[in-house]
Amino acid sequence: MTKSISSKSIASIGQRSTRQRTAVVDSLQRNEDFRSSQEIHDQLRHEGISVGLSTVYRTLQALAESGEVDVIVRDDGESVYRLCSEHHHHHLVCRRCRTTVELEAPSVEAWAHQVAADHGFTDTSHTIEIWGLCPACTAVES
Amino acid sequence: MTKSISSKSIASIGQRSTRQRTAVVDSLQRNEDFRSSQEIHDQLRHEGISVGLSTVYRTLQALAESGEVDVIVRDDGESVYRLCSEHHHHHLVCRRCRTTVELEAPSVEAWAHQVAADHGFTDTSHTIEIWGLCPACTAVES
DNA sequence: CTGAATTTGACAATCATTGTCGTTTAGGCG
DNA sequence: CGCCTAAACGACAATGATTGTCAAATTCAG
Repeated sequence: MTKSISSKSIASIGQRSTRQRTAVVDSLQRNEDFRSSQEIHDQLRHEGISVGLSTVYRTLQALAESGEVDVIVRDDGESVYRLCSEHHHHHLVCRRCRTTVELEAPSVEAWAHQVAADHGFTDTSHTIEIWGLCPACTAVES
Repeated sequence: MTKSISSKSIASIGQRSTRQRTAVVDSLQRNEDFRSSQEIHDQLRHEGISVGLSTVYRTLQALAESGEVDVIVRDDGESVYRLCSEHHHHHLVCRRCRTTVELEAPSVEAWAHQVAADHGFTDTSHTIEIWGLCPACTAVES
């Protein structure tokens, strides 16, 4: 199954399957949390897999555009990525350790569309992120 | 009243009231929509008011920290600011012309806190932004 | 008015991201 | 198989927002 997700992901972002794209997708699959392009690049380096930084950026952007991965723009402006399931959802993220919980909120989805429509807005989308300290980090904060 | 908001805002971000801080706050008051530091800097320049770019950044950050202004990090990572009313709220923003509607959503607020609490998260906050095309821009998009 | 502490601003530095462009590679075809 | 060509790569430069630095200017209490 791992392999199938991999190939599906790669297939959706271009016509060719390359060593580099495979490596990036594999890296994403091994991580549950959000990672930046640079972090993924570093991880691959440490594993002895040489992939250009530009390529990591391009691959992640392509994956994001095709909807294969989630993107969150952090407060500091850095974009972080993570493989996601197919359905639309949001996140509860620990601002300290990055632990992430995927949330579904049909009622909030509906609210967002409704509010936008009420104001005459079209072609709407939304971003909803909840930040906090996860149980573990709450304990650590002495 | 305008003046009182001004002085209150300035008072809350440091001990001294300066020409530069006043200019930045005035600029914010004259705009309904979100502006980046650079845009505000440009606006002041065109009005013949000379304020260093660093100062604009510092002032806006201070205002944001003290809660006097709203900050949104756009998709491209640029931070944009706008004076906000006292209560917590969210935004419906036109992704083309930046027209902004302030939203209140007590039920969504409650949902966010509840969900976070359900997962054991503490010290929670959230960002909710709805993007779309406002009526005017919907019409323009030929 | 005066002096110390705050604030400013010109400029350099940082850092994520994007652009460039010559080189490499995937993969269809003969 | 090799060949060929478009797709993809990657080293590097360039961009652009933001942050750091530090001497000079300013604020304001006394």
